[in-house]
Amino acid sequence: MELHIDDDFDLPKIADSGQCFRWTRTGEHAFRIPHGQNCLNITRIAEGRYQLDCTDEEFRTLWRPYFDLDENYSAIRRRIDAKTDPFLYRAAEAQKGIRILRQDPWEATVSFIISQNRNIPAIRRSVELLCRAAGDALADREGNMFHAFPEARRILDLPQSALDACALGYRGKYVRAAAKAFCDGDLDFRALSSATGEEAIKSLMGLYGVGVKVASCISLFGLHQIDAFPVDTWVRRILQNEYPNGYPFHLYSPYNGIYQQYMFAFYRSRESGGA
DNA sequence: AGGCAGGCTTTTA
DNA sequence: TAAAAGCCTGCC
Repeated sequence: MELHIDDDFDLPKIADSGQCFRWTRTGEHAFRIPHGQNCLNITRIAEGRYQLDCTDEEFRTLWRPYFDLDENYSAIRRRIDAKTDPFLYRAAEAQKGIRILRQDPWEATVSFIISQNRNIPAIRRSVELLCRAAGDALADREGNMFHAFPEARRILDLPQSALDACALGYRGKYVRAAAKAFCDGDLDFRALSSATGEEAIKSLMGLYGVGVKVASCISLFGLHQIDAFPVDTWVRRILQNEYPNGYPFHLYSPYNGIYQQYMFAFYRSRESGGA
């Protein structure tokens, strides 16, 4: 099907934003995006025009929510005042097009447990290895194989040697503990999504190997708590360098998480991208 | 109780 | 070699 999108929507920026670790680039304006048991091939064919290899029905039920297309990101972005917060304004202009995906909460949980103390290429590699080790091998509409993100049960059933082969290091035991918590019903995303942001983070921190940073990422990217504000090594630097007198969270509620993404991606692209 | 130092696996630049 | 979308443990 073909699709028009007027709102902020930039596939390469989303792919590089550090919120998802399994997109693969298949062309200059094309990506392969696994989600649940499905895998979308999407190509930008012109400004604001996209070709998707899915039915209208699948788009409505699966991909429109996944891309959070019912939220108006340009309106949220325009709430930033260039005079009172020039840094955030610049970051948002530079990273315009990022959206907060509505990813599967279980996948987000495992992915961000794996993310701790590692850079993004290393995270991608481990997640992909885990999917190959324990995820179902499926085919997309074009007949290309991909691996679904593994259910908790499948991760629990992995022999230790197979889990070790995913290069998780000391995080392997955290992933196994999360899988056990999920299977035992101690990790209940339905309950978490009806909790307040603070409650959700506190509850997630009960998981072995999950501190405030990873819990915030799970809330933001897995539970779509868009006010959650993960503070990692990059954001810590931003707060120190750009906001020595404090960051005005109150001004930006309930969109703190979206603005965090603009700043995070902006800083990271400046330092590592060399621009 | 709450804060802090040290350790942890492996990859990346 | 240092740093990477950190957290746990032990010590004070």
